[in-house]
Amino acid sequence: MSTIDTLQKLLFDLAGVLPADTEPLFAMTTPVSLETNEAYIREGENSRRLAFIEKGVIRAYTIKENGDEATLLLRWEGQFIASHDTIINRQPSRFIYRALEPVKLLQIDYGVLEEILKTHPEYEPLRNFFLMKMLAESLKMLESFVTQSPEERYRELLSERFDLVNRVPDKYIASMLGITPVSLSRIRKRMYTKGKQ
Amino acid sequence: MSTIDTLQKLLFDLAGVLPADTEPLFAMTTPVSLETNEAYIREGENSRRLAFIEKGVIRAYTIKENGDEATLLLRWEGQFIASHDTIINRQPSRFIYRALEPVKLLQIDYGVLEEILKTHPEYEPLRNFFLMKMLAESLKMLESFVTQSPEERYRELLSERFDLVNRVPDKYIASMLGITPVSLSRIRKRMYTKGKQ
DNA sequence: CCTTGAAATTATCTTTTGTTAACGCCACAA
DNA sequence: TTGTGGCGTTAACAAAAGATAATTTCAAGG
Repeated sequence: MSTIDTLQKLLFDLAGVLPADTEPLFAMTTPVSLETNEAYIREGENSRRLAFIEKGVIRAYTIKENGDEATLLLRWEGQFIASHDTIINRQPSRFIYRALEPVKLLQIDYGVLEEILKTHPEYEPLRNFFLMKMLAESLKMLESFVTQSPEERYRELLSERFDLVNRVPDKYIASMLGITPVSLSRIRKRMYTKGKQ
Repeated sequence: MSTIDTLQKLLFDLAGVLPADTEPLFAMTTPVSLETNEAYIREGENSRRLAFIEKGVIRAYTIKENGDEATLLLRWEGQFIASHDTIINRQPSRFIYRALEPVKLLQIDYGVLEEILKTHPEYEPLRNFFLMKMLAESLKMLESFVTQSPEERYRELLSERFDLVNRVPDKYIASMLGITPVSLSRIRKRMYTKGKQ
């Protein structure tokens, strides 16, 4: 199933919009391909990009004051990715979005989407869907930080997203868990030697 | 300015809706008062409550497997509070929402709001506003967990929300920072003795 | 005024993480 | 084949956090 098919089905399920009636929306979307390690959005950029990931993994990260990188989140196929600083706060992006693998996206500018929604309110449920999905995911990650230890967060990530953990270098996983790569390595050792898996 | 005035102004600023045209919306809202320590939403509850806080502080927390509480977030006047498990995921709330002070809310059921939005799409920007605001806040907290140490998160909380820190018992602040009350006490001591404030 | 209980601090000890550096592994290119 | 550089692991030590318990503080109720 193509990306547009997927999104058309989503729009039909959410709002009963027939695929034939989605032309005004998809006419304004652009397919984008990224090579491994290519930046999708750079720090300081003002583009208000919203995209649906067809294939590949994207990492959103920021550069800390001391120069180290901190990974905020990873997104992969079937998910939306959005430059939240520019879309929500209308400020230059403090984050960098970079492909960890070859990536295929279907992209729309958020400003353009807003214009379309003015004349086509029947697409509105799609916006709410992606906002709610991102909110749910953010709150889930936040919950894991206040309820779980780094080791528990890693175990959960392994059980829920084993495929992802195996596709992404450990140092980015560690950073997303809020710890250093050294510490993640120790956690792995504890898990696999003490057999408490 | 009353709560309804505040929200009417917000709706006008966001969408140009005149206060006189907001009656269908506010007719479905209910003022709610909570005493100190009163639960607004209990664990397992299915009500899809969305509220604007006029006065007071509400704490959202969950009970961990070991019986300890973990505070996910605090909300105070001028913010929205929502039972996110029930609204987004349509599952019984895993969180408890409890007043830390006497609280005044203006409440609407999310299902009712959705019905109103079907016939009054002009209110739609209000829903987007609260979703985006909650998303921005969640991402900001998430960012602090991957970029900052507990001490740095506490310092930032002090500088940005000093009033809040002084209104809320330390143990809840600690839990929201992802650490124990003992550890927060040590952080405070480090800060005020080593003078590195 | 005294009692009570919850919250915060302090102390002690254990565990985990951070920091820095060294080492081995491996893909990739010269 | 031989570097080369990035990544993960390991080591050694310092710093911070967790667990538990004792102590202090303080506000509320009797």
